[in-house]
Amino acid sequence: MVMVQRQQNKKARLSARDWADAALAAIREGGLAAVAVEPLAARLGTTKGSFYWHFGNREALIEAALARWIEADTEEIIAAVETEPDPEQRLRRLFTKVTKPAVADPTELSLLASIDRPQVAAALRQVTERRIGYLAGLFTELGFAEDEARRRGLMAYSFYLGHTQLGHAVPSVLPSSEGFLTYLEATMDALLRPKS
Amino acid sequence: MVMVQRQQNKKARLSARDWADAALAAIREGGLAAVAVEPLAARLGTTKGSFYWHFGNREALIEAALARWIEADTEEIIAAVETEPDPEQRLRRLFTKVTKPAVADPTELSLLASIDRPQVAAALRQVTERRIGYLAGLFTELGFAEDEARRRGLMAYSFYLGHTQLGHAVPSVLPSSEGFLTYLEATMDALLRPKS
DNA sequence: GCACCTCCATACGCTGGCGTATGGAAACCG
DNA sequence: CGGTTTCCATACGCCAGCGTATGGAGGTGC
Repeated sequence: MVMVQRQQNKKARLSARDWADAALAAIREGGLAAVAVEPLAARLGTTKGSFYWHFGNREALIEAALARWIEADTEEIIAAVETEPDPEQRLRRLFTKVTKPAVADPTELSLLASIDRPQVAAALRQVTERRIGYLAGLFTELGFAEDEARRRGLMAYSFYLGHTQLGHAVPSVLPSSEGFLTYLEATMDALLRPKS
Repeated sequence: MVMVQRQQNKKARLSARDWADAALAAIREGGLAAVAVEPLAARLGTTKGSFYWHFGNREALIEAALARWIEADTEEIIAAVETEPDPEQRLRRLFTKVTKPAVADPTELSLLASIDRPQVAAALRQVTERRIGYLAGLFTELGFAEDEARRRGLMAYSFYLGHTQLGHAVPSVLPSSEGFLTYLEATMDALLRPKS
């Protein structure tokens, strides 16, 4: 009864990693709920048979996708910014580098909606602590005392998160691209100005 | 074949509003995906029969829940704060009043994950513009020029959003309750200090 | 060139949720 | 107190997605 398979000229065998990438893309586009085996299989031009060969079940796929996200989405950025010697310039570069893509990438927000899953909570915790820690370190380098540096790091990161959230929810309220630099500058000023 | 119904001593007939409230609660707890007719019916101690009498379908229920959210979650707060005459105090009271409950209520974040639905997008747009507009007005009252007031309103609201997002994702990074007031004060200072 | 191992296609059963149909209970109204 | 209207319970069909079973195609080694 089995028909001729692989009528496609693309015969490409798939790896577990291919599935994980596809799952990550699905999260980005439709949230965790979009990580569904059969739709992904269709999109990859294959069938569930392939999936259940590489993974035990859907949970394992989610786990793999999260692992790839953690690896790709924080360390690379920090490393790229570390080339700048002056800490104040580093902070500015970090924000200019990071604000726009984040607005275009709903992955983190999608994950946030599934924070009840322990795997997701762990992933978010890891990247969040890393980022805030890095920011706090920057403010320390800039001469702020420990506590104050931590506070400012938190402010900065909260601002970043809120900004990207706005970018997704109601982008029209954000400054237009001409006004955007002014806006970012004003924010940096507020964050960097010494205590009164 | 129909068995004795309403074996419960609670015979309570339900209204459309009861269903909408239940749906809103479901959104808060499990996101839009949790707005499912049969589970809600079970939770209300009734059956789908009731639901499909009050609503045409699931979409209509979601719409009703959103309407209730909009009404209850922005105007009331603003009205409550408006009693304070001094704008700077008003801003501080607004933030102290609003930061903690928001951290405990994932509704807005849950909705954000379903921004692709036009009804959700419209609801979020409405409350967001209202809030930012109100904040910008505050900064205008405080003597900032139009553009600067708008920028500061945005900063303030972004900070607020980011803060509540952190509260959900990784609450442990937020200042402990003793340090919290200091943190809030430092943030207010940063937002209120005049341009250099 | 055959035996084996990798990878995948298909079919199947199962669950959960949507929407419909229909009849029956409870309240209301005269 | 009988008829009507309002509200709900049950049963039904349907669909999407998960996980399983099974066998078959293609590459690989010898």
